[in-house]
Amino acid sequence: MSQHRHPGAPGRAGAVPALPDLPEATVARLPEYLRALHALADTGHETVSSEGLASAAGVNSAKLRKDLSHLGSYGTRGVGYDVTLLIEQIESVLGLTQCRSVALVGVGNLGHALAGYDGFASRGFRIAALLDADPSRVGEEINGLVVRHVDDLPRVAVEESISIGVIATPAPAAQAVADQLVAVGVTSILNFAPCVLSVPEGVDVRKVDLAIELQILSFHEHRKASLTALPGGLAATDTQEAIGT
Amino acid sequence: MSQHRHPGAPGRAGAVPALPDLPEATVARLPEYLRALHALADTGHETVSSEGLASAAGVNSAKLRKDLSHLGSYGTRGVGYDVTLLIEQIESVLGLTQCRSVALVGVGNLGHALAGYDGFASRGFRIAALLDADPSRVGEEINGLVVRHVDDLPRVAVEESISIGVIATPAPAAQAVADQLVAVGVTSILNFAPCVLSVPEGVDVRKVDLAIELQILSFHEHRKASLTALPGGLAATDTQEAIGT
DNA sequence: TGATGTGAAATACTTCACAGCC
DNA sequence: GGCTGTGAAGTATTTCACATCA
Repeated sequence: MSQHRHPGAPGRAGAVPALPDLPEATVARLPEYLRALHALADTGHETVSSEGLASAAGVNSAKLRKDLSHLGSYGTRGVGYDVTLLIEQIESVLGLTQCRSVALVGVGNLGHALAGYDGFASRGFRIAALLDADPSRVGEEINGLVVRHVDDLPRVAVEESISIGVIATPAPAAQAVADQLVAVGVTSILNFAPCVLSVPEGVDVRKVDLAIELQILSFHEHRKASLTALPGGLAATDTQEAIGT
Repeated sequence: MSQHRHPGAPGRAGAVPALPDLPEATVARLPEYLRALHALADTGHETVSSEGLASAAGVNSAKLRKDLSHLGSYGTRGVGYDVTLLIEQIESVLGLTQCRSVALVGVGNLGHALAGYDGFASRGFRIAALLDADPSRVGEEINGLVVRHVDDLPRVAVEESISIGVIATPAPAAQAVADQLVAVGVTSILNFAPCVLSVPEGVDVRKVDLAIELQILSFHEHRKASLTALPGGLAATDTQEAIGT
């Protein structure tokens, strides 16, 4: 899934938390575990078994245990995991103990929706700035934030100590915006524009493309249709899938 | 990435296109190739090498060739791939030769944005119905479509021959909506609500959770910060990553 | 006893490297 | 000569199955 591979944290034996070198696939699932754990905590659960948490997160329990074992996480044999403790562990590994500031570039249709999405704030992200290249949009107030011109980025980045950039512009503008983000020191970008971004080493880009998701569903739909059309075909044997990343 | 595995199309030797049994990872990349191919076609390219297409799609060329070889696709050695032909092949495999109708449930913040997103129409999907459970939203017109009550789903599904359901409701409502979609025969669901859906076998669910993407970026950001903080640490060696699906 | 943590096996995916064809 | 298609090698991930421990 990813061309990622981080070298293990070198030397310094014994000191500090020591950032375990997690498999990408595990990292991609931790947020889901976290969400499930918060839901459990909200309903008064103090401990949970790997089986219970796994089903709440939509994975199988062996995978969950293996994932958590990478954190060096302590469950209690015969009992399960302490919900509060596990939340703290995962948040610490994901770097969510500090609130991260996000700059959102492009306040069109999708940008508006993202600016108003409360799922960010509730998970420790603060949309700290809205930017757009279109002068007619600059000055507009959305959700208590005033849209600024994208050329203000250098100032904004410093003022708000931006940690993550989100690109919600049309595809043709996306690369230029990415370049601007990189220029002001942003090293993590979430890209909603349907195009490939080229960025220097050390910058992480994740891409979300809504149309791609539909096309993947279309493939399975297409296949199911042709299978059931076959006379001898047994019924489809699919089970739920999720986006892995 | 997926608990998916389809049995190979049985018997019927010799007949029809014969749906090759593609690896999930390949399926997830085909839409990206398709996008890149359309861009190439728009700029007048008639053929493209695996190297050229790969870089336009953000993957390496060996992976691209392997992926295309699964389609049984014909490139020409020494030349490359015929752009138009390859577009047709991929569209046919993904089942995009017919326009698919989408029902979007939940017209809050995100739902509004999705309803207005033109990336769907341009890739062969038609938002055929908008639904919401909130009576105060029913009747509202968005982008030329009137919002209907979610209880109208059975009628709507038949009238518009809905092929894919998109859930953009708050998490607590999502499971009920999924059940309603399944009840009217929808077998492909794209879920934007931050929760796990349980659905019967044969129904495909893909999930997009914007907060999860940010949390994954947060992890890498966190790690980069602690690596550069270490005195002896070599510079980070990341390269771009993308969502796999 | 009952659930975690984990080697080892199985599977999936990626990359290499080159034969084969245009 | 250049580029595709692909076996084989290498990696990553998932799953199994059970030793281990509260």
